Amino acid sequence: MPELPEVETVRRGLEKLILGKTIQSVEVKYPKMIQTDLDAFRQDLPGQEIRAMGRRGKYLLFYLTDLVIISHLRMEGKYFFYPDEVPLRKHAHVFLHFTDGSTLVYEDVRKFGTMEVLVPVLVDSYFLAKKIGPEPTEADFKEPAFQVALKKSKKPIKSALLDQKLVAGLGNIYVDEVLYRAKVHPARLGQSLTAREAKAIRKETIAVLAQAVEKGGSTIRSYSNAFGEDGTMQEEHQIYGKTGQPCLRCGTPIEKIQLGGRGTHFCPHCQKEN
DNA sequence: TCCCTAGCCTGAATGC
DNA sequence: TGCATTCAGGCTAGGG
Repeated sequence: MPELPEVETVRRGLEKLILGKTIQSVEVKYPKMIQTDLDAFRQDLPGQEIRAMGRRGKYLLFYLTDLVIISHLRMEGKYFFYPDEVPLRKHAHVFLHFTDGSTLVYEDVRKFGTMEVLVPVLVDSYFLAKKIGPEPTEADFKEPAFQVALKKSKKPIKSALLDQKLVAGLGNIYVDEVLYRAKVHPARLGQSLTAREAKAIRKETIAVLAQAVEKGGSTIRSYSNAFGEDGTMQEEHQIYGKTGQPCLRCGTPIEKIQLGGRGTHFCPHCQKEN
Protein backbone atom coordinates (compact mmCIF):
# COMPACT_ATOMS: atom_id res chain seq x y z
CA MET A 1 0.00 0.00 0.00
CA PRO A 2 1.98 2.96 -1.20
CA GLU A 3 2.09 5.84 1.27
CA LEU A 4 4.54 8.76 1.04
CA PRO A 5 7.74 6.72 1.73
CA GLU A 6 6.83 4.11 -0.87
CA VAL A 7 5.99 6.78 -3.47
CA GLU A 8 9.25 8.61 -2.72
CA THR A 9 11.16 5.34 -3.15
CA VAL A 10 9.45 4.76 -6.50
CA ARG A 11 10.30 8.34 -7.52
CA ARG A 12 13.98 7.84 -6.71
CA GLY A 13 14.02 4.56 -8.60
CA LEU A 14 12.39 6.01 -11.70
CA GLU A 15 14.76 8.98 -11.61
CA LYS A 16 17.65 6.57 -12.15
CA LEU A 17 15.84 4.60 -14.85
CA ILE A 18 13.93 6.92 -17.18
CA LEU A 19 15.32 10.46 -16.91
CA GLY A 20 16.23 11.82 -20.34
CA LYS A 21 14.18 9.21 -22.23
CA THR A 22 11.72 10.31 -24.91
CA ILE A 23 8.26 8.78 -25.20
CA GLN A 24 7.65 7.19 -28.60
CA SER A 25 4.16 5.79 -28.07
CA VAL A 26 1.57 5.18 -25.38
CA GLU A 27 -0.73 2.19 -24.80
CA VAL A 28 -3.67 2.31 -22.40
CA LYS A 29 -5.35 -1.03 -21.66
CA TYR A 30 -7.68 0.27 -18.94
CA PRO A 31 -9.06 3.68 -20.00
CA LYS A 32 -10.82 4.39 -16.66
CA MET A 33 -7.39 4.88 -15.13
CA ILE A 34 -6.85 8.05 -17.17
CA GLN A 35 -8.75 10.90 -15.48
CA THR A 36 -8.03 13.54 -18.12
CA ASP A 37 -8.93 13.23 -21.81
CA LEU A 38 -7.91 9.78 -23.06
CA ASP A 39 -7.28 10.80 -26.66
CA ALA A 40 -5.11 13.69 -25.51
CA PHE A 41 -3.20 11.31 -23.22
CA ARG A 42 -2.42 9.05 -26.18
CA GLN A 43 -1.71 11.84 -28.67
CA ASP A 44 0.14 14.45 -26.60
CA LEU A 45 2.72 12.27 -24.83
CA PRO A 46 4.71 10.94 -27.84
CA GLY A 47 7.72 13.20 -28.41
CA GLN A 48 7.85 14.36 -24.78
CA GLU A 49 11.11 13.85 -22.86
CA ILE A 50 11.16 12.87 -19.16
CA ARG A 51 12.95 15.90 -17.69
CA ALA A 52 12.45 15.26 -13.94
CA MET A 53 10.58 13.12 -11.43
CA GLY A 54 8.71 14.77 -8.57
CA ARG A 55 6.40 13.91 -5.71
CA ARG A 56 3.70 15.76 -3.78
CA GLY A 57 2.31 13.78 -0.86
CA LYS A 58 1.41 10.39 -2.35
CA TYR A 59 1.27 11.73 -5.90
CA LEU A 60 4.07 10.93 -8.34
CA LEU A 61 4.89 13.61 -10.94
CA PHE A 62 6.56 13.05 -14.30
CA TYR A 63 7.84 16.41 -15.55
CA LEU A 64 7.98 16.19 -19.34
CA THR A 65 9.16 18.67 -21.96
CA ASP A 66 5.97 20.72 -21.67
CA LEU A 67 3.48 18.51 -19.82
CA VAL A 68 3.24 16.88 -16.41
CA ILE A 69 1.83 13.40 -15.70
CA ILE A 70 0.33 13.15 -12.21
CA SER A 71 0.12 9.52 -11.11
CA HIS A 72 -1.47 8.13 -7.94
CA LEU A 73 -0.67 4.50 -7.09
CA ARG A 74 -3.61 4.18 -4.65
CA MET A 75 -3.60 0.66 -3.22
CA GLU A 76 -1.42 -1.53 -5.38
CA GLY A 77 -0.06 0.54 -8.27
CA LYS A 78 3.48 -0.28 -9.37
CA TYR A 79 5.88 0.77 -12.10
CA PHE A 80 8.12 -1.70 -13.89
CA PHE A 81 10.91 -0.76 -16.28
CA TYR A 82 11.90 -3.08 -19.11
CA PRO A 83 15.04 -2.24 -21.14
CA ASP A 84 13.85 -4.24 -24.16
CA GLU A 85 11.22 -7.01 -24.25
CA VAL A 86 8.04 -6.48 -22.23
CA PRO A 87 6.54 -9.65 -20.70
CA LEU A 88 2.80 -10.28 -20.89
CA ARG A 89 1.31 -9.48 -17.49
CA LYS A 90 -2.34 -9.68 -16.49
CA HIS A 91 -2.49 -6.42 -14.53
CA ALA A 92 -0.39 -4.18 -16.83
CA HIS A 93 -2.62 -1.23 -17.75
CA VAL A 94 -0.48 1.63 -19.13
CA PHE A 95 2.67 1.38 -21.26
CA LEU A 96 5.06 4.23 -22.07
CA HIS A 97 7.30 3.05 -24.90
CA PHE A 98 10.53 5.06 -25.24
CA THR A 99 12.49 5.81 -28.41
CA ASP A 100 15.46 3.70 -27.22
CA GLY A 101 13.31 0.54 -27.13
CA SER A 102 12.73 0.50 -23.37
CA THR A 103 9.27 0.59 -21.77
CA LEU A 104 7.79 1.80 -18.51
CA VAL A 105 4.73 -0.26 -17.48
CA TYR A 106 2.13 0.69 -14.87
CA GLU A 107 0.57 -2.33 -13.18
CA ASP A 108 -2.30 -2.25 -10.72
CA VAL A 109 -4.13 -5.36 -9.49
CA ARG A 110 -7.10 -3.46 -8.11
CA LYS A 111 -7.23 -0.79 -10.83
CA PHE A 112 -7.60 1.97 -8.24
CA GLY A 113 -4.66 4.02 -9.50
CA THR A 114 -5.13 7.15 -11.58
CA MET A 115 -3.16 9.19 -14.12
CA GLU A 116 -3.72 12.71 -15.34
CA VAL A 117 -1.89 14.98 -17.77
CA LEU A 118 -1.70 18.70 -17.10
CA VAL A 119 0.26 21.67 -18.35
CA PRO A 120 2.89 22.67 -15.74
CA VAL A 121 1.20 25.97 -14.89
CA LEU A 122 -1.85 24.09 -13.54
CA VAL A 123 0.01 21.75 -11.19
CA ASP A 124 0.00 24.07 -8.16
CA SER A 125 -3.70 24.81 -8.52
CA TYR A 126 -4.39 21.07 -8.93
CA PHE A 127 -3.00 20.37 -5.46
CA LEU A 128 -4.55 23.53 -4.02
CA ALA A 129 -7.97 22.38 -5.25
CA LYS A 130 -7.45 19.03 -3.56
CA LYS A 131 -6.40 20.86 -0.38
CA ILE A 132 -3.33 18.69 0.01
CA GLY A 133 -1.56 19.69 3.22
CA PRO A 134 2.12 20.42 3.81
CA GLU A 135 4.90 17.91 3.25
CA PRO A 136 5.86 16.18 6.53
CA THR A 137 9.13 18.04 7.03
CA GLU A 138 10.34 20.43 9.74
CA ALA A 139 10.31 23.26 7.22
CA ASP A 140 6.83 22.74 5.75
CA PHE A 141 4.77 21.10 8.51
CA LYS A 142 4.45 24.05 10.88
CA GLU A 143 3.38 23.37 14.43
CA PRO A 144 1.21 26.50 14.99
CA ALA A 145 -0.90 25.86 11.88
CA PHE A 146 -1.28 22.19 12.82
CA GLN A 147 -2.44 23.13 16.33
CA VAL A 148 -4.98 25.61 14.96
CA ALA A 149 -6.37 23.09 12.45
CA LEU A 150 -6.67 20.40 15.13
CA LYS A 151 -8.63 22.72 17.40
CA LYS A 152 -11.27 23.01 14.65
CA SER A 153 -11.48 19.26 13.97
CA LYS A 154 -14.33 17.20 15.37
CA LYS A 155 -13.06 14.07 13.63
CA PRO A 156 -11.16 11.24 15.29
CA ILE A 157 -7.48 12.15 14.99
CA LYS A 158 -6.81 9.08 12.83
CA SER A 159 -9.43 10.17 10.26
CA ALA A 160 -8.10 13.74 10.36
CA LEU A 161 -4.54 12.60 9.66
CA LEU A 162 -5.69 10.31 6.84
CA ASP A 163 -7.55 12.96 4.86
CA GLN A 164 -4.28 14.62 3.65
CA LYS A 165 -5.38 18.16 4.55
CA LEU A 166 -3.48 18.53 7.84
CA VAL A 167 -0.35 16.89 6.46
CA ALA A 168 0.33 15.05 3.21
CA GLY A 169 1.50 11.48 2.89
CA LEU A 170 0.11 9.48 5.82
CA GLY A 171 -1.83 6.28 5.08
CA ASN A 172 -3.34 3.62 7.26
CA ILE A 173 -0.06 1.94 8.22
CA TYR A 174 1.99 4.98 9.19
CA VAL A 175 -0.87 6.79 10.90
CA ASP A 176 -1.18 3.86 13.32
CA GLU A 177 2.59 3.95 13.90
CA VAL A 178 2.59 7.72 14.47
CA LEU A 179 -0.27 7.64 16.98
CA TYR A 180 1.26 4.70 18.85
CA ARG A 181 4.61 6.48 19.13
CA ALA A 182 2.88 9.72 20.16
CA LYS A 183 0.80 7.76 22.73
CA VAL A 184 -2.49 9.14 21.41
CA HIS A 185 -5.64 7.01 21.02
CA PRO A 186 -6.76 7.00 17.34
CA ALA A 187 -10.41 7.76 18.25
CA ARG A 188 -9.60 10.96 20.17
CA LEU A 189 -11.20 13.97 18.50
CA GLY A 190 -8.77 16.47 17.04
CA GLN A 191 -10.10 19.33 19.13
CA SER A 192 -9.68 17.29 22.35
CA LEU A 193 -5.92 16.98 21.99
CA THR A 194 -3.59 18.95 24.22
CA ALA A 195 -0.81 21.10 22.78
CA ARG A 196 1.64 18.53 24.06
CA GLU A 197 -0.12 15.68 22.25
CA ALA A 198 -0.37 17.66 19.02
CA LYS A 199 3.33 18.43 19.26
CA ALA A 200 4.11 14.74 19.73
CA ILE A 201 1.97 13.76 16.72
CA ARG A 202 3.74 16.31 14.51
CA LYS A 203 7.17 15.19 15.71
CA GLU A 204 6.42 11.48 15.18
CA THR A 205 4.83 12.10 11.77
CA ILE A 206 8.04 13.73 10.56
CA ALA A 207 10.23 11.07 12.22
CA VAL A 208 8.29 7.98 11.13
CA LEU A 209 7.95 9.07 7.50
CA ALA A 210 11.63 10.10 7.30
CA GLN A 211 12.69 6.76 8.76
CA ALA A 212 10.41 4.92 6.31
CA VAL A 213 11.89 6.82 3.34
CA GLU A 214 15.36 5.84 4.55
CA LYS A 215 14.27 2.18 4.75
CA GLY A 216 12.83 2.23 1.23
CA GLY A 217 9.23 2.01 2.47
CA SER A 218 7.28 -0.93 3.86
CA THR A 219 6.57 -4.11 1.92
CA ILE A 220 3.07 -5.20 2.92
CA ARG A 221 1.30 -7.61 0.55
CA SER A 222 2.43 -6.22 -2.77
CA TYR A 223 4.51 -3.05 -2.71
CA SER A 224 7.97 -3.06 -4.30
CA ASN A 225 10.06 -0.26 -5.77
CA ALA A 226 10.86 0.49 -9.42
CA PHE A 227 13.58 -2.17 -9.42
CA GLY A 228 11.17 -4.81 -8.01
CA GLU A 229 12.96 -4.66 -4.65
CA ASP A 230 11.20 -4.80 -1.28
CA GLY A 231 11.42 -2.05 1.36
CA THR A 232 12.44 -2.92 4.92
CA MET A 233 10.39 -0.47 7.01
CA GLN A 234 7.91 -3.25 7.92
CA GLU A 235 10.66 -4.58 10.21
CA GLU A 236 10.42 -1.33 12.20
CA HIS A 237 6.63 -1.42 12.63
CA GLN A 238 5.70 -1.37 16.30
CA ILE A 239 1.91 -1.58 16.07
CA TYR A 240 0.57 -2.13 12.53
CA GLY A 241 -0.30 -5.79 11.96
CA LYS A 242 0.67 -6.73 15.55
CA THR A 243 -2.84 -7.54 16.83
CA GLY A 244 -2.63 -9.69 19.98
CA GLN A 245 1.12 -9.23 20.34
CA PRO A 246 2.47 -7.49 23.47
CA CYS A 247 3.04 -3.74 23.34
CA LEU A 248 6.79 -3.02 23.22
CA ARG A 249 6.38 -0.43 26.01
CA CYS A 250 4.01 -2.08 28.52
CA GLY A 251 3.33 -5.64 27.37
CA THR A 252 -0.45 -5.12 27.01
CA PRO A 253 -1.83 -7.05 24.00
CA ILE A 254 -2.30 -4.80 21.00
CA GLU A 255 -5.92 -4.41 19.90
CA LYS A 256 -7.47 -3.89 16.50
CA ILE A 257 -10.70 -1.96 15.92
CA GLN A 258 -12.54 -0.46 12.95
CA LEU A 259 -12.31 3.32 12.86
CA GLY A 260 -13.71 5.25 9.92
CA GLY A 261 -13.92 1.94 8.11
CA ARG A 262 -10.20 1.30 8.53
CA GLY A 263 -8.45 -1.41 10.48
CA THR A 264 -6.84 0.41 13.39
CA HIS A 265 -4.16 -0.93 15.75
CA PHE A 266 -3.45 0.55 19.18
CA CYS A 267 -2.29 -0.26 22.70
CA PRO A 268 -5.24 0.15 25.10
CA HIS A 269 -2.86 0.94 27.97
CA CYS A 270 -0.43 3.41 26.34
CA GLN A 271 -3.06 5.10 24.14
CA LYS A 272 -5.91 6.05 26.46
CA GLU A 273 -9.22 7.15 24.94
CA ASN A 274 -9.99 9.53 27.79
C1' DT B 1 -19.29 23.44 6.00
C1' DC B 2 -18.15 19.38 8.12
C1' DC B 3 -18.44 14.52 8.88
C1' DC B 4 -19.50 9.81 7.68
C1' DT B 5 -20.17 6.02 4.56
C1' DA B 6 -20.69 3.43 0.21
C1' DG B 7 -18.48 2.29 -3.82
C1' DC B 8 -14.66 1.41 -6.74
C1' DC B 9 -11.72 -3.25 -7.48
C1' DT B 10 -9.48 -8.06 -7.15
C1' DG B 11 -6.67 -11.52 -4.72
C1' DA B 12 -5.98 -13.83 -0.43
C1' DA B 13 -7.87 -15.73 3.53
C1' DT B 14 -11.53 -17.89 5.84
C1' DG B 15 -15.74 -20.61 6.52
C1' DC B 16 -18.70 -24.22 5.26
C1' DT C 1 -11.73 -29.97 -2.80
C1' DG C 2 -14.46 -26.28 -4.25
C1' DC C 3 -17.54 -22.61 -3.81
C1' DA C 4 -19.15 -18.38 -1.30
C1' DT C 5 -18.14 -14.75 1.62
C1' DT C 6 -15.22 -11.43 3.94
C1' DC C 7 -11.41 -8.44 4.24
C1' DA C 8 -7.81 -5.25 2.79
C1' DG C 9 -7.68 0.32 1.97
C1' DG C 10 -6.88 5.60 -0.80
C1' DC C 11 -9.85 8.57 -2.48
C1' DT C 12 -14.29 10.66 -4.01
C1' DA C 13 -19.22 11.52 -4.38
C1' DG C 14 -23.27 11.96 -2.09
C1' DG C 15 -26.21 12.25 1.89
C1' DG C 16 -27.19 13.92 6.57
